[in-house]
Amino acid sequence: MNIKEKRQHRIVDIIQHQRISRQDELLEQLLSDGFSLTQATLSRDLKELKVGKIPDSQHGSIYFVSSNSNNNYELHGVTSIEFVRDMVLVKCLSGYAGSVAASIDHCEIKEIAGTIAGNDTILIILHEEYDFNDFKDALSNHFSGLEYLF
Amino acid sequence: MNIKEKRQHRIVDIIQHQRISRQDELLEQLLSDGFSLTQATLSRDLKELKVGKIPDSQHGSIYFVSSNSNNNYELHGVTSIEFVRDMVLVKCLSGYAGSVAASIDHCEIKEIAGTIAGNDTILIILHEEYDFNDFKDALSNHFSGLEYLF
DNA sequence: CATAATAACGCATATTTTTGCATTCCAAGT
DNA sequence: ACTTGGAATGCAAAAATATGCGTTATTATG
Repeated sequence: MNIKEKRQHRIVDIIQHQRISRQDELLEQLLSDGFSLTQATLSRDLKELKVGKIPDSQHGSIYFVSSNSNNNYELHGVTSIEFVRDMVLVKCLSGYAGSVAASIDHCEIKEIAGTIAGNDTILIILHEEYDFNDFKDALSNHFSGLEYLF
Repeated sequence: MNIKEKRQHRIVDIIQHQRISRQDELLEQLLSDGFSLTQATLSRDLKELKVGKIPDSQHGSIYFVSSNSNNNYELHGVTSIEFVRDMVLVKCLSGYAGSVAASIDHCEIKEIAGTIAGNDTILIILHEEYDFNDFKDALSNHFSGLEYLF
């Protein structure tokens, strides 16, 4: 594990255990942990890690690591993705539709109005106002290995 | 519903349906919707609404409304909360411990190391390094009507 | 009503975070 | 070891957000 990875692990660790409200606080701890970096690098790390910030009534606004922040999960069992009007048809291996749909639902992608899963097919209804490309981007954002399906 | 409430409802609505990355974008929409406000007020609204911001690979960083952002839910079924060393004992109506514990778990409060629920009692183990007051604050933050129990 | 108390807000500024650009680091290939 | 290309970083400046303070609006109270 290289320096950058160690640093980012430590960042996640700190954020998960303390209420940090400014990058400088975090920076201070990292420096005293022996890491050598500036606030600019920290800012970039937080972005890579998809660390978010949310208001907290006691501490101004605090950083947090989303449960599905950095998951470049594979979406196992998908065999094809096809676009039909404002719908998306996802074909899966037999029996996989349910779990795949659950994974997709969990992402709370804005473009999705709803999903219906059968045994091996999922029907995803998109909101009208959206572009398919936004949806594709969002999905690729959450799962890796989908490129060849589009 | 007064002006402020309407405005805040609209803010949540916009954020839930679009990927907004700067307060100015949001402000522009609100203004064209007929609301009259400045960025300063918007900033305060977002804080009140506990609207968070999280990095997005396509759009820099975008606002979101957390599922448990502004829920001043009541925590039904709790009859008392008692602190014992680094533990918290929550007494509930018979049968309520499970659902209350689930609600608490859902908050992902940092001070909580783990919870165990029986039929009418929940045992919450806190991490050593934390102050009870931080825990209380966090809990009051998520649920309303707990004051009289402390 | 008049008045007091509180909440909402704008302005200007401070604080915090992000980013363009130049530089340095590091690994791969020769 | 030398070269090279991309990643990582720092610096300084820009951008975005938060906030202190004074003012205005709103609500409560006598």
